[in-house]
Amino acid sequence: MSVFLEKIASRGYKITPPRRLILKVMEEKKVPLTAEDIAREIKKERPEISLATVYRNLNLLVEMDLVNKFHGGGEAALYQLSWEHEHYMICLICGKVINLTFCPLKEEINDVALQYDFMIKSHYFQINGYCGACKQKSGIGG
Amino acid sequence: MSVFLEKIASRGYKITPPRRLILKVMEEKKVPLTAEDIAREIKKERPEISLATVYRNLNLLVEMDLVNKFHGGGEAALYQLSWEHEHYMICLICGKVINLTFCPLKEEINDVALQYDFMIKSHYFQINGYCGACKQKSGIGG
DNA sequence: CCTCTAAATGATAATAATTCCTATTTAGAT
DNA sequence: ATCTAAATAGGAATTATTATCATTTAGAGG
Ligand SMILES: [Mn+2]
Ligand SMILES: [Mn+2]
Ligand SMILES: [Zn+2]
Ligand SMILES: [Zn+2]
Repeated sequence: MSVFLEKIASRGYKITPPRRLILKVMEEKKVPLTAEDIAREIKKERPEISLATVYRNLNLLVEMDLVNKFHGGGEAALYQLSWEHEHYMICLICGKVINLTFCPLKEEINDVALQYDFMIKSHYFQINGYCGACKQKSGIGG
Repeated sequence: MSVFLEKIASRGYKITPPRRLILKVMEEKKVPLTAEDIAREIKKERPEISLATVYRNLNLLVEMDLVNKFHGGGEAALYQLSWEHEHYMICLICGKVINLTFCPLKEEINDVALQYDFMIKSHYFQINGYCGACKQKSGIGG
């Protein structure tokens, strides 16, 4: 059983077909997906699963910190498994996501935290811009 | 005339009462605001200005890179003037904000952007944690 | 295995955020 | 002062997300 399903079970939540499928889809596609993306994919196997169930479960997964929720170019939120501490660059036009292989937060921040007696619990970083393809299409100077 | 209005004019856009007021509100309140926040404030002086106009102009300002758009905890997008390129640490309990005197984004990011032919347009950064006072009150290990 | 029940779901209504539409107004160029 | 493209007001439409509620079901306990 996947580590995600185990965590769900260990917290007393039930392992249901929608939950299995949502996690399967997110594991297979590695990129951030909207709730609709996930619902569309799931419906290929189980058309009766409703979008509301996808939203409900994504919210649960976010609350359990198993999934990260953030916004790219579009209006709909993006969801991605939080295997690890990750950061992205996001194209404001096509929504393409480039995962960073390192944390772009300067270590210097720890000095400031110490100085103010501030305990850093989490950080969120979002880098917006234009991917190569969209730059060309829209004639933005590169 | 404010630097924002000048930029608007220099690009051939007209300087209108809604545009003046939107910028005035954003300059006065320094914190990120939703479109509704801005509309509500503006309506105190000019009740006839419509929410749609606020959205239209915020989109224009974002496109012109004069305003940053991002999402916080809630559903609605947040908007903030981008002239003061600033970052904060925010206490999750009392909301205290500590301004950083430097940008905590590693310069290394530029190498990655170059590598992927990605043009960085803006970045949003939030550091959450507990301030000294709240740490003590709630007995969180420091 | 059965039974039972709280948890979860599906279908759909409701809400909230944002964009679209169109008749009317207006900023600013001439 | 005149003119016109740009901008606006007001409201409808569209999306994203959440709420409601009748029905189903996962999994605990016998
Ligand atoms: Mn990081
Ligand atoms: Mn910065
Ligand atoms: Zn792109
Ligand atoms: Zn605090």
